[in-house]
Amino acid sequence: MTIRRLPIDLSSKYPFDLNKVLNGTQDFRWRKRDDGWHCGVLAGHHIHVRQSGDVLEYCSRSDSGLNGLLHSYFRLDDDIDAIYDYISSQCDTVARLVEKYPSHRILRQPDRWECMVAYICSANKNILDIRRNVESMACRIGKPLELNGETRHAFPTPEMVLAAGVGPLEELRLGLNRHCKIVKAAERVVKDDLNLCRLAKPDICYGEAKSQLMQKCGARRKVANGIGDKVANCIALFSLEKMDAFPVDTHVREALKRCGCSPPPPSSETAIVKWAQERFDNYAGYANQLLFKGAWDESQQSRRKEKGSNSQLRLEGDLGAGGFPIPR
DNA sequence: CGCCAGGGTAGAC
DNA sequence: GTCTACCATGGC
Repeated sequence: MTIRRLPIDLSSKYPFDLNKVLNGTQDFRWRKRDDGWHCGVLAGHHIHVRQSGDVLEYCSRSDSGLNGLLHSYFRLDDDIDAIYDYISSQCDTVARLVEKYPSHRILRQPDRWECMVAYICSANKNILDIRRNVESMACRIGKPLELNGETRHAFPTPEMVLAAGVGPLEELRLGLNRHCKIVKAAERVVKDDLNLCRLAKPDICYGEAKSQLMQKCGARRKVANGIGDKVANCIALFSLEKMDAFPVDTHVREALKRCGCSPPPPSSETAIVKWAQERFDNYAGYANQLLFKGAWDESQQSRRKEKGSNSQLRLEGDLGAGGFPIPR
């Protein structure tokens, strides 16, 4: 398989670092192998990527190069210097986090439907569980994609999910009635009740995208749609191009509590988002991900302490080849 | 067996 | 609109 090359600019104060970017907390489908290659599935392409200095090397079965897709995915079009300098100037805590995680990035996920489903799954789960859930859905319903002797699966389209019905999803034990919520979401998308592509357009603002995502369909629905404030913000930030989105979860709350510059707790989700958007403007999402990353790392650290030194949670370096979730 | 997980929801003000 | 209590399910 030919290896293709995508040159990247490393002249920034905040240089791109693939190992840091694919840390597995935004897009749940990357696995790092011991030989340094990252294996993932991106918009229906099984891809292997690694970084060699100022070049991204990758291979896939696609005839056309995927330079454009990867460029967009890694948001190489963002002016990261301007963004990080700006949010650093707005908050000391964020400034420290920028220093600590200069290579942190937000990914522009091309499969908006997959992103939505992944975050519907995410409620009340840890990241390992979410990875398992998404992978098992792909294995069960998605199309197999072979590359260099490895097989992964494309994430199933909403049409495929509907065709399969609730049965297969139920067997996957996604928990908390998720199978119903996912089928419900698939119906909304297929009926064009929810048009993710349109929501991603620049003339749709954060607030409108969020409220449409959270919109309940039909008066007396049997199943709630499973998209609340936090999940809607994640979808908006990671795949709908709303860089001012600000997902508020337990980790971000904790980070803001200790930050000192946030509104005094308890604060409502809307109050926090408003505060963040006033402070960080269109880059609230970047500040958010740094706050999340910092607090999440700390929580993992303290957990590691409690359990002793040999934790099996190796998400920092990501899961190795043996760490593939075993879908049932 | 107990604990925890990047919350969602209905119901009350 | 804001806050509260309750809710649920797997995995380790």
